Amino acid sequence: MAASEQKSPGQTLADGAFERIQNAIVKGQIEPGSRISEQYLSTTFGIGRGPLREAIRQLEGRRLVVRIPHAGVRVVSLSFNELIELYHVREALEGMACRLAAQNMTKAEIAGLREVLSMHEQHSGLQANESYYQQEGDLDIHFLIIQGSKNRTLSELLCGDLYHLLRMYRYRFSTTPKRPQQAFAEHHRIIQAIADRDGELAEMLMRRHISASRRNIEQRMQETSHDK
Amino acid sequence: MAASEQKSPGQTLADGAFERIQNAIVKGQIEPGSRISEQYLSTTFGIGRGPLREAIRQLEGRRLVVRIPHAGVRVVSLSFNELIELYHVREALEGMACRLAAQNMTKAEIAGLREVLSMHEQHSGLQANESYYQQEGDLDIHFLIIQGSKNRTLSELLCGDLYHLLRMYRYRFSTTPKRPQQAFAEHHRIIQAIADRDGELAEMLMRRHISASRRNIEQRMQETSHDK
DNA sequence: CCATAGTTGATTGTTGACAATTCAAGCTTG
DNA sequence: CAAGCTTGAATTGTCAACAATCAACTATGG
Repeated sequence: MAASEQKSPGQTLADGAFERIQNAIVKGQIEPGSRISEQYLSTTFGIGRGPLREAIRQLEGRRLVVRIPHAGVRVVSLSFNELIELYHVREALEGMACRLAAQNMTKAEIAGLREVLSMHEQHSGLQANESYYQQEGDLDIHFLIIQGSKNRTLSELLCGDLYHLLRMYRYRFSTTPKRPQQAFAEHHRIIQAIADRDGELAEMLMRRHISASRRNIEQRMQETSHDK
Repeated sequence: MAASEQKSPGQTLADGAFERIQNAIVKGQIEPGSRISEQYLSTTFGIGRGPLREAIRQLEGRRLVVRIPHAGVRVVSLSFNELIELYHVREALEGMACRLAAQNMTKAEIAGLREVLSMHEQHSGLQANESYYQQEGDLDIHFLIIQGSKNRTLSELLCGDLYHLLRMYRYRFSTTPKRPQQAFAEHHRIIQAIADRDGELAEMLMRRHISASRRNIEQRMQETSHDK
């Protein structure tokens, strides 16, 4: 297995282009709001315009790019308003996921959840405010809970669509400020509620967790106040 | 304005094809799970394969069709499990929408909501169990509330993506059995909560409303029990 | 008679050239 | 000098032919 032969393990050129462009977008390698011409992509990736156009259409279906009929496509750029809106959606969806997880996770999965949490706790002890790692850890826990809901529709929506948009922002104003312990405590309580099979409480705690995260951003926003 | 010149008011052939195929899918004109060949679509709509492939890719991005790389595309077919999953998602999302609507709807919009409700109440008085009309009316009210949330991300997700999938099922085993008054009462209470600006209650009532609808389907399902 | 291998047929994926539309610069004109 | 129009270049949209892949069918050997 030659590891790094570009990154199109898919099967068709259009599929490969789709994945590559999606990656470039969510990782911030392409500036949000910037125009991407077919010719640029064609020369960059070295594939014809046909498959490229198909990949772009697929990205459009996923709302990662916006196309204006004869004027080209632009990478979607979320206003802060839309970012806040996304957090409301996340709050509702992950709350539900958490409730279902409390019902449906196996004991083994819950144990795994606890393991990941304590592992991150160790790391946090060592690196204190190193919020970068914490960021990933946060995602890990959320992903595990979402998967634990056993609701494929829900987890595909959350992990497949919404988180791509969120990741765009994570890479932009990198990571939240410095509230690591607080998130840990919240995660701990959420997991406890899941272990107790208390779906109602688990949902409520998860919603507060995300809601707090949202308010944190809102506040941080009006501090720095780049109103644009 | 010549009204009915087919139905591609869009701007490009691929866009028109996208809309037409989407409509055909959600209205059940194309059997769920059936294969759709490019050639068939090409001859049916009278456009080349290029735009068609782009439209298909867009539908794939929206999860309305499933493509297997060299074997063709199939219209997505929801198992009953997935239908139930969808209702859970809807419960979470519309609950949130309802909460936000209680915060953000204007008095005029709330008045409009009441008007639509009473209008449907009249119709119901005349046609009793005519659940067909009621079905549409139900959608109307839900749409108005979702729009009232003033959360564009949320309403696009709900109206644009989720409801397309639900509509597929609405057309299949057409309409729920015969619980018209009950839904009216629930709608009435929900609107009252919104008028009172009680977001928490409004969310709770909406969640129960959808949850009841879900249980109704679940029960109706195991009655008829076509297990497949 | 069954299983396997080869071949044929059809469908999808890709490429390149051509047509239509938009945007911007330059020119003409009041 | 400013405003409007025209023209031109670049980009996007569309089409038609070509290549590659997969599935079914047939024939052949055990």
